[in-house]
Amino acid sequence: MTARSRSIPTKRSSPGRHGDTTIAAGNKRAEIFDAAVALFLHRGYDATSMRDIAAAVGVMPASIYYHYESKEALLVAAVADGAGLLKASVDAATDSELDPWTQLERACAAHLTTLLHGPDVVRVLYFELQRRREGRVESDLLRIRREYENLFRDLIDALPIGDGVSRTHLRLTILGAMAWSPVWYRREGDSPTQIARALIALVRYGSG
Amino acid sequence: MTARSRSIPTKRSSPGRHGDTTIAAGNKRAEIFDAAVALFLHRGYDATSMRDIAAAVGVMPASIYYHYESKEALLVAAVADGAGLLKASVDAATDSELDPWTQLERACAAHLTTLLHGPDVVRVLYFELQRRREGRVESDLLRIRREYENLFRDLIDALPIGDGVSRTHLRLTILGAMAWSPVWYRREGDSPTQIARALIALVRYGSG
Amino acid sequence: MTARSRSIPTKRSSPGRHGDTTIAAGNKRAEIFDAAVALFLHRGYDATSMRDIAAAVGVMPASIYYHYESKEALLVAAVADGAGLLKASVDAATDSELDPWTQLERACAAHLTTLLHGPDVVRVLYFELQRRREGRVESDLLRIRREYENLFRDLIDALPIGDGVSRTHLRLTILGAMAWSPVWYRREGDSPTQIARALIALVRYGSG
Amino acid sequence: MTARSRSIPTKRSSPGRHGDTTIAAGNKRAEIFDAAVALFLHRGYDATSMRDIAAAVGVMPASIYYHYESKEALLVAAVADGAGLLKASVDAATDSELDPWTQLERACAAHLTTLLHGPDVVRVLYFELQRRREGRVESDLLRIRREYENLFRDLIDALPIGDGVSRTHLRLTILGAMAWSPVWYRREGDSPTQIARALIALVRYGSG
DNA sequence: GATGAATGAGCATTCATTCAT
DNA sequence: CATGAATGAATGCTCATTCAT
Repeated sequence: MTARSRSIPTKRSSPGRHGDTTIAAGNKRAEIFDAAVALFLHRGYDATSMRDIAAAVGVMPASIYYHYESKEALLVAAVADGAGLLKASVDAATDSELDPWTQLERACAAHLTTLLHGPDVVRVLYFELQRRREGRVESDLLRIRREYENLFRDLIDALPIGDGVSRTHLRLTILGAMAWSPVWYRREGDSPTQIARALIALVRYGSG
Repeated sequence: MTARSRSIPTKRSSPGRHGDTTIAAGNKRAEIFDAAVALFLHRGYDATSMRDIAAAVGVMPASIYYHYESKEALLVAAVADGAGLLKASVDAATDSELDPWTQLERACAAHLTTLLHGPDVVRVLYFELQRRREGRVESDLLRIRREYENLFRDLIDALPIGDGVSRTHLRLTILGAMAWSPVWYRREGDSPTQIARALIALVRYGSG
Repeated sequence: MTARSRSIPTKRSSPGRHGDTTIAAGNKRAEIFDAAVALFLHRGYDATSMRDIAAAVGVMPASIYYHYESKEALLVAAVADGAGLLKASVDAATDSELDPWTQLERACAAHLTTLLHGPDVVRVLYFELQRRREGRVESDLLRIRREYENLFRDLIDALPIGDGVSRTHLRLTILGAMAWSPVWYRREGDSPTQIARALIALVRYGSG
Repeated sequence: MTARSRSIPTKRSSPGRHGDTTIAAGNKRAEIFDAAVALFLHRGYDATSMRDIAAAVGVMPASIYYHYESKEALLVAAVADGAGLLKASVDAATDSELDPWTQLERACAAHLTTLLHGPDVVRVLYFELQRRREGRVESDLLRIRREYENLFRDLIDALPIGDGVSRTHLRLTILGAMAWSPVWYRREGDSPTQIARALIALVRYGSG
């Protein structure tokens, strides 16, 4: 609903920036992107047809192909866009912080906020991240997941933790808890930031 | 109606040894089920066609309809079967245990063992659990998830934990970490039981 | 119009031979083949759609795919069928003859008769033989042309001809004259056999 | 309307040197024409898309429509151009010659040289000459073929030939042999002029 | 001159499903 | 039990073409 499509244009250059203030042109491309993302999220990529997307935008199916070269290109664009948003938010949150636990908590808060309150495209990324695909999409998804893995790996490596604790399991737990959150999360409960704080407190201090 | 064929093998085989005593009967039905499950897992439900399943079994597509009413019926059967296996393994592990933390750890170990080392059908359940569907499947999936939620809710409610700790977040973290594990898990690393022990230790004692 | 489809079945075995007397089953497959051939001939392969073929037979487009796996498979079948007919007729004509010139004339007469009065499928072969294609069809067409080339090469090699005469040019001339005949031939004029006789007389004795 | 660009090159190049004196003008039009001709020849008219042509020239598909009214117009232009080249070369060769056989041989040599060594456009004409079309193109092709028929008919009518020889078959043989030559011709073998000489010798003196 | 954007018809093909045999 | 044969709807995509700019 909120976010505009900030994917890197597939064809020429970006016709009309659609970032902050300018809205102008590049309209249809962004509309198509947004509609595709919404449908990918709610029905899944495979269950979404190009006709569905076209109908949602109010154009003929053929028109989509002027803006995106294939259905898979739309998914790749979505995945890249979602990954970009996620990375940007975590990067912004961890910039110059000092205390490792605080830094990790902020990273998690940023991640969860973007994931749970960000635009649909972020969740598309997360859902599609789990299904094995082929070709371009598969490698894109793998790369993105690995980048993410490493990002949190570094943050966790910096943590001063007890001898008997496995950093790998710590990372697995944190990432798993966050990854699963879109499945359980309801807007009425705790905020993403609160969830992050509780999660970090839990794995830091325990509950016993 | 209830799905047969809970054989462990990932690929094909297991002709017979379904249900209780019968060996020969229900052979084709089980083969079809197994093939469907394997394909659902590796390609996803939507990307799997009845032709694919038929070809994997070596029958004509029409023949599947003698055994299963529809493609969705195959998914429902798979989901029910996977949930049954999961529930049975957790039930067996928690049966008469006393210490709440040990009980929870055993439940998690059982859950992870079944999820990570059990038959494909268990993982199908887990992957399909995350995608919104319609009709019969959707309600089945919802019910299964809720049952599971409650199972662990009870185990966690029995835990003697500190005042400042949210049981909800504790549950969310544990379930999330476990749910995400099929995505990261590699057979060469720690065993499901070791993962469960580390997970419980982490959320019980923390790592700081 | 006349000939039935005698192409090698694509799927299982031939359901109901349709050669001489038996007509019985295998009906639709043959109907589809004949319709495709007629359309390929009159409009060209590229300009013929599967919908056209389906409409001509009176089935749904999808039904064609039960009998032939693709449009190209239909072309391959046609090409193979046409080549078979052509080869069979020339083989039958040249069987045990002795005089080389007579033998060549009979081969030409057989070739022209089949080409000009035979079923559509023969002419499909000839027209498609001239257009470069890709994949399976291309290699099939090349092989067929080469077989033909060799067939006439042998017949011409056996000819007792003058020193100054190039067998290559002789072959080129004969094959070219025959290949071009569908373009000019009108049923009201000379018969294929007469054309063959005139052609051989021309290249044997000249006209000067 | 009349087609430009009769440059020899097969691929691209030849910017300028169209028509008579002008160099710069009609550039894009000629480029489009050349690209279309090359594609028509190698893939066939039906299998060539306006996008293909546009991409080959480096313009947008819409731009073609500024220069040519339609795809068919491009074919008509090609056909007319090819016919013009062919006619011009034969006309030039037969101008003031006296001996009928020599005259015919020169006509054939000119025809074959233009057909086999001339620009792509000539061969496009020949290939498309064999496929029945509709509307404008069809009548153009018919007219061209008839003109050609008559040209050689006159040359052959002038020949002093024996009583038992059919002029029709003689013409059919000569035209057929020449028409088929693009299918067999390889640059490494005999030249078009040598082929013409051999062909005429063959039909004049025979080979027996 | 050229093109960005769109169109509507059409493409080959695949889908889950049905049903008489 | 199984299938040969078919279906009708839907699939992703390409087509030649148009037109305002």
